[in-house]
Amino acid sequence: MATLGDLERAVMDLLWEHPEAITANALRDLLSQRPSGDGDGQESRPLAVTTVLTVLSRLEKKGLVERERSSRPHRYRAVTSRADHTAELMLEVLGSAPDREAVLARFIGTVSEGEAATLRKLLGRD
Amino acid sequence: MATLGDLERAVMDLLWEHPEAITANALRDLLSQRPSGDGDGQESRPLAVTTVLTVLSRLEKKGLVERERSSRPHRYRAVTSRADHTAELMLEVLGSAPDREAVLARFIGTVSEGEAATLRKLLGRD
DNA sequence: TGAAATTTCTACATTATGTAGAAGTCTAAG
DNA sequence: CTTAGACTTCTACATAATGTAGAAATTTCA
Repeated sequence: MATLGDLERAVMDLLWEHPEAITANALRDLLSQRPSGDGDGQESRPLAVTTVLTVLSRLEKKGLVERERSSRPHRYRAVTSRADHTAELMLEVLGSAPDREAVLARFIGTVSEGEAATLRKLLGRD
Repeated sequence: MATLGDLERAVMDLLWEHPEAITANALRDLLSQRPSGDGDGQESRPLAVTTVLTVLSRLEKKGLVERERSSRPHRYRAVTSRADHTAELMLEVLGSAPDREAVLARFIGTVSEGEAATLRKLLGRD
């Protein structure tokens, strides 16, 4: 239930950047600006608004997006912050492992020194 | 590139449990035993060996499985340990976040006290 | 040398996602 | 109140991933 498609991802990224709920049209405009990921300079296609709406509906069904049906052009916002979402995903991945500690060991071995420091601080010394 | 299907997952779980490389037939037998996840007591269908072979080929293409072509009934083994694989997945998820530290904070807030202790040990006190 | 075992090819069903036109609904101007 | 234009919902199709396995090709061993 975790993975998002490219477009879904792009939409979520925009919603995460936006504190305010925004309309599908606004999203479409923002999407048409940002480079489509791959290095190709292709300025690419402006998506149809219905496309954005479809994606938003799917994200809503997945519980990642919430919409204000009150205001007329509906406005959408992310339900959780990106950090929360990412952390949840990580936990989901970790959760299915019977050997959590071993996983954490490998994991820790890879984070940068600065992040390690952050982690130490977060864990406290108790 | 991360997510595995249910059957692929089941096969990987078996390979991870097995230190030795094993044959597709052996895998099929092991698969037919274990309960198919959902609570339904349905003893279910023994998979065709070709099905297992297909899945193994796909996993090989994904770089998760390696096969010994030398021995006649080919034998398969997982390329990495489950812990390594899981840790990689976690890093993959984390990597795409521009706000890694925030994610780590959320993440740390969720692990058990025992695990937190393990993490402290792993991080050292430097 | 063949029959049995094994592997590779090919194929089909289902689901997720990208994409958007068609059709229905609502709002605001007149 | 009426209706054109904006907005939303339905419906639909293409592509890719995955589950599933028969058919065909290949290998082995009796």
